[in-house]
Amino acid sequence: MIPILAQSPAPTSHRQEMSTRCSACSMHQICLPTGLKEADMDRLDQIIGRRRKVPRDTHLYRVGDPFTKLYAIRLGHFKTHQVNPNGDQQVTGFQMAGELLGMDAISTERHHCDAIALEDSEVCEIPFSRLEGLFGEMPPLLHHFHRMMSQEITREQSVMLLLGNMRAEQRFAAFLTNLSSRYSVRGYSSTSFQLRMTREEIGNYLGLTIESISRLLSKFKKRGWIKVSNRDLELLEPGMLKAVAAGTQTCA
Amino acid sequence: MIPILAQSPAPTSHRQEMSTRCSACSMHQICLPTGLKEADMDRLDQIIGRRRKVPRDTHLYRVGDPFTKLYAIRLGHFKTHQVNPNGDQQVTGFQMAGELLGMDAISTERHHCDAIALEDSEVCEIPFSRLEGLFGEMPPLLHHFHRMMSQEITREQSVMLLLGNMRAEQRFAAFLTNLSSRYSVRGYSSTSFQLRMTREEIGNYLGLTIESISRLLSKFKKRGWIKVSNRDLELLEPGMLKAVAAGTQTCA
DNA sequence: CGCCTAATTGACTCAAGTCAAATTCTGTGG
DNA sequence: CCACAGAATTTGACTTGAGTCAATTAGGCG
Repeated sequence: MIPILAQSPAPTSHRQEMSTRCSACSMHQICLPTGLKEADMDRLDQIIGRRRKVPRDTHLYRVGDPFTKLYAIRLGHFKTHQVNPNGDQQVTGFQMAGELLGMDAISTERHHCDAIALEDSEVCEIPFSRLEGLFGEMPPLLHHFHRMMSQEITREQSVMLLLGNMRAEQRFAAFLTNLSSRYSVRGYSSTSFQLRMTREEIGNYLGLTIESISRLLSKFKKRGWIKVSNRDLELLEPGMLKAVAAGTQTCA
Repeated sequence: MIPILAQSPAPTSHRQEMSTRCSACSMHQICLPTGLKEADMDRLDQIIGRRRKVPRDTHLYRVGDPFTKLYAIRLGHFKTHQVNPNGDQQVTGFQMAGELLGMDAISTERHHCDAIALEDSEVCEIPFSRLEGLFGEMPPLLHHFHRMMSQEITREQSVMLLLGNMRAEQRFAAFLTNLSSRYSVRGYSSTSFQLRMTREEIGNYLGLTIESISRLLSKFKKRGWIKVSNRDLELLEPGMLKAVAAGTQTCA
């Protein structure tokens, strides 16, 4: 299953095919530190176990699964959700290409949430102990990893702000604005994209019901701020949405 | 300001006084990895800049401050809160001795929240770049650090679950239960402790108003589950509180 | 003792939830 | 290509849990 997992480095000529090398990945600017040396890139390629396809609606991992690997999303979208003892669940995030999954499992060596592909996706499996092994010799890689964990902490804090303080309309505007900027960073349109998740998943993430999401979509549409057709979304007034998210504008 | 910051290791006889060494700190079991060698402990002591006292109601850092250090709480309690552009704030956590503050600032090298002492407190300042320098040579320390960051991610995810899914009564029960278990880990009573924060801060953290917190306290008191007198709290029925938090029990 | 802030309690309101029904999509098989 | 079943979404009518506003009460401290 695992291709070239050289304990001793494989000769250059035998290394993995172009399409699966970090240096050839369109996401390496987000996923990896800038200015990593060619040789270091190769060493990284060597510890990456394999590229795994994850079909739509399939689990990448589940609560309680033992943790051994992190996953870098090469392609596609995921959601993560927590399940409480009582059985009800909370979507804790939507992840897209270039983002890292599984960091919450490091502390207990068990996954704390389920990760599910929202569409046919592909991830790189990164055995964590081997990655930690590299850190000692590649400080920029370590620093980048810390930045990614830190970023996840920051992201979650802003969700806490959203869930704890904002009204429905603000939450949803913040959600759209957030997606917009993430697509923009990835070189996609910031004003026109597809929602990869159902209304129900959005609602769950934002602490609202599916009906509320539906009503908000209608309201924003009526105001002329967005154009919606099923999962296709166009932001006609991104500035307004930002203002609503910031709380400096309402839509009454 | 900075005491012994030996570039070359200081001779053993000159090292910091006992009371400020990691090995002598009552929190080192929580703060540091278990089984760190004596020599490694010494090297750690040498990079710790100083122990700083933080008087009650005083900022340890503010949003936007440049990030250079992490802070390990030696003594006391803190709260962190986010402030959104509009000015309203969300308490994102209450931290106690042995916990680490500032990890959210690594990604941008600026703090993303305010950290404020809830009582007269004391922290160890840990220059982050020096800490990263040690990681290469002390893998267990690195691993422990990753566990602490990961734990913070997990903690925030459960707050998301709380804010997104739970009713007021569940949230508050979960909050009390959480404090209880954290005191327990630190060797304090799990059923009798002081609330170091105001009702208002609790409410803000839980996405509720001060009035709701007050009503919940009264309700739990009437049920005979707790005893309250100002900030002093006693959990008479921790099992009930856990059940309410889990959603398997209501208090109607 | 008296001032100021924190907390409690009650009465009323409202934003978002619940329930229900209608409509639109999606995918599958004939 | 069309019909149809099941799922997802939208919309409306009504309910409710928690918020708001206001008035007390209790504590902390100079």
